[in-house]
Amino acid sequence: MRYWLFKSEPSTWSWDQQMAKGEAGEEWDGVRNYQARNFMREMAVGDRGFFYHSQTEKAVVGVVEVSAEAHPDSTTDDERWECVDIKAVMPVATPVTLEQIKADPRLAEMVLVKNSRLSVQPVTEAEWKVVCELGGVQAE
DNA sequence: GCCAACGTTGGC
DNA sequence: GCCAACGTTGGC
Repeated sequence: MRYWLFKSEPSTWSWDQQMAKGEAGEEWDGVRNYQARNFMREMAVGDRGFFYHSQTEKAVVGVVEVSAEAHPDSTTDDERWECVDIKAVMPVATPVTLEQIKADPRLAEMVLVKNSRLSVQPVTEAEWKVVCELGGVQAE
């Protein structure tokens, strides 16, 4: 299994909205960046990801699971853009802030720190465990 | 609200 | 194929 991070502005699509979708999940649409799209093409059903709120909150607030592999993005006719579906798994008990992530030497290499603008990012297993630990998440 | 970083576009 | 110009994102 691989790990990822999905970034969203809460004013556009928030963790609360994602949770409200429940098991049905939701398309992670609107991505118009090749790097982010390529990562989504690599995802497999069952992969786990963090849900990160940018802008106002700047924190990892939830854990999601990929529920459908990459498929055409329904919000555009441009066939270049694809997206996966994700569903909420559980909230992060204590949201892990960008500040905490930057302060932890074990997370210094996270893409979130290195390239904050990328909206879909890979997370290593080691990083996954550290963030789960900081957030009080049972990392299965 | 500003600005730096980055990605994309289009002219040559 | 290069590079300048432009638009967007996100942290501060």
